[in-house]
Amino acid sequence: MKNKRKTRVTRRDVAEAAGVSETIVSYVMNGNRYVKEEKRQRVLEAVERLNYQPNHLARSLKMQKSRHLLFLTDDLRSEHFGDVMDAMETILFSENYLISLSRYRTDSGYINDLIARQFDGVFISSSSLDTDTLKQLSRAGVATVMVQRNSIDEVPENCAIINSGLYRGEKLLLDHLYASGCRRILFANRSVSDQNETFWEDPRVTAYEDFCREKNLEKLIMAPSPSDEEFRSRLKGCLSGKERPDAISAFNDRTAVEVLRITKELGINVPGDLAVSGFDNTKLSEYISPSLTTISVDRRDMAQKMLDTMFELIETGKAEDQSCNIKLIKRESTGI
Amino acid sequence: MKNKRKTRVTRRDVAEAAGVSETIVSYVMNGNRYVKEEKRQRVLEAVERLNYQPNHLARSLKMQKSRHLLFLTDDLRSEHFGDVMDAMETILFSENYLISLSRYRTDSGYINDLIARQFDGVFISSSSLDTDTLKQLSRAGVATVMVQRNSIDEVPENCAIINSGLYRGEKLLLDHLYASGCRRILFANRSVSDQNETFWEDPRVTAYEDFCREKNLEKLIMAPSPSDEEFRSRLKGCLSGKERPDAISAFNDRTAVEVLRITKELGINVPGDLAVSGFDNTKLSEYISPSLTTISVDRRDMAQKMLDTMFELIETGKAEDQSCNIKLIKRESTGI
DNA sequence: TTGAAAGCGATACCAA
DNA sequence: TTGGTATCGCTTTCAA
Repeated sequence: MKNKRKTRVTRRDVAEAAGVSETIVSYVMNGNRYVKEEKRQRVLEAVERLNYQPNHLARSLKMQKSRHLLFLTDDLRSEHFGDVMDAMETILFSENYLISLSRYRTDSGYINDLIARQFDGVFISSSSLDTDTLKQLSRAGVATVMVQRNSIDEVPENCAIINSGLYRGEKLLLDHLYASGCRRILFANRSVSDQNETFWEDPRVTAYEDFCREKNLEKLIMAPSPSDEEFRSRLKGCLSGKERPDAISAFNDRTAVEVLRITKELGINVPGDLAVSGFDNTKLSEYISPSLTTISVDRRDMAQKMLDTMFELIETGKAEDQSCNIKLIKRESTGI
Repeated sequence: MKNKRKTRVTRRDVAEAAGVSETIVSYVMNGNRYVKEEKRQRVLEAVERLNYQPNHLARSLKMQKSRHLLFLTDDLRSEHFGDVMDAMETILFSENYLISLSRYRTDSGYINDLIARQFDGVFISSSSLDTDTLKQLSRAGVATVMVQRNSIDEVPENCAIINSGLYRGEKLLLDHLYASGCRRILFANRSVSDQNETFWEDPRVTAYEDFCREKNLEKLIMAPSPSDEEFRSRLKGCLSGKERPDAISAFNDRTAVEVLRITKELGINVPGDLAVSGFDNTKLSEYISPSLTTISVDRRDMAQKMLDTMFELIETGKAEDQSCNIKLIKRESTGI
């Protein structure tokens, strides 16, 4: 009873209908061989009438090329991801590529499943990416473009990096805070549910540490909290203490917004008593009051670079690493 | 030089390495035939050593089943889409399915390209979905689950609908506004860039019209604006007029936020002089001031229903239509 | 110009 | 229990 796929029209059907050989149909479809005009017309007519579409699976199998990419990320729900995906999709569509997405999982069985799917390339934007995964993909001949890591020990064959500017961005923020007179700057890490992640390698933290060293400031780092509650209570602790910070550089906008909430509860004036900065330039950062100073990554630019790099990798097996355009967005939360 | 795919390990390699026939390898991999324990071990060992993964493309071609779904939507960037995708991905992962995404395009050539990719099923969440597309997919035997439309003239074979509750949601909002004493309620449609869309079929508008008829209220509908600027100027017109509305039910949160901005500019007090409601329960609606009364759709629930329906469609070719859970979220913008 | 035939990498029937 | 073989639908070489 399952007639689901019985309706599928194949090249054979077209050949029959047009009274030509199957090969001719392929030639006409691909336009790579000269076919006598009359036959070509018969084929085209049959294609139209039967609504024939060459089976992409069969073609991919034969060609060893699927025109299918995969985007792996920690957070499918972020504005950032959505914007990048959106920009990529537009380009990919015009290039006849398809893109799938999945949450990144550190599990070698999972990576093998992915390899089995025969993607031409994989994007990975994750803070918990490990070298083994990269090697695994490289060994399987899958082009891999990584985003968001500043550097990696050894970049395998068939692999390239897009530097998303986390390090540079954090530096811009800190410079700005410093220039505004802040000297006790707290770096507030986020609250997290997923304990897989290797936070301390985050370039933002590195940038913060480097900055403190340079300017000879005291390092005030709030470690990642296991829960929102924990985060709130820790932060309240920091802000109620004697020597409280005069600025908080938050891990991202989401975290910064939490900070703002708590300052409101505690009656601390922002930016009067405390400057606050975020990271990501989410919509929220613009609409919240006080509006949030933050770093914006040019997401279209990033998407473009990710794809350029990917295509180059697929073509040639090699590609230069790239860096994304970022911008400091000054708003109310750090004093005009 | 392109050794990209030379590294690919096939069943043949495993068979050779294990000293068995290719068929045996398949039997071991699929566990669907008894194989002498000793051979099985040899095969497993070879699989491990060579890091063999059955080629999913070949398998799909043979099985006429790709375990690959597609999500088509108007807006890849919305919070709603991200959340639904996220929830779906978790379930799909455990079922060994893959999902791709693409912006919905009304172009029969595009749909044909999609059909060529041999998806087992397609989700469509678009306000501009037309019956022809549906027929096309149905004819090709692709299971199709539609979201967001209240109803459609004729639902083809192999197709089901998830009612996202737009109509019910708008009614809840209007009831709430009415109960708060509002009698001149303006429905403010959004500003749009994509002129493809068939706005007037939006269930929110229908709900609004029905409501006005029921309560015998004057219909005040602001048509979709071609640009943000146009939207702002039209709205200012409405709010500066003599008989200005006492409530605005906006198309969605994004639109409502624009409304709030303009009220601020004009010095109109919300909710004192004017009640405002949104739709979607975005993060913004919670954090903005005044916080926004809105409708929340349970996105996990929606994802679950979409998948249940899809799987049933794929299995049996039929599935019941379903409705999503929605909730009225009362916040400051409509008075406490 | 054309078409038969050899794959691409799997599944599963049918004999042995 | 096993393995040869036909098949899934397509691309492309090679000979006619």
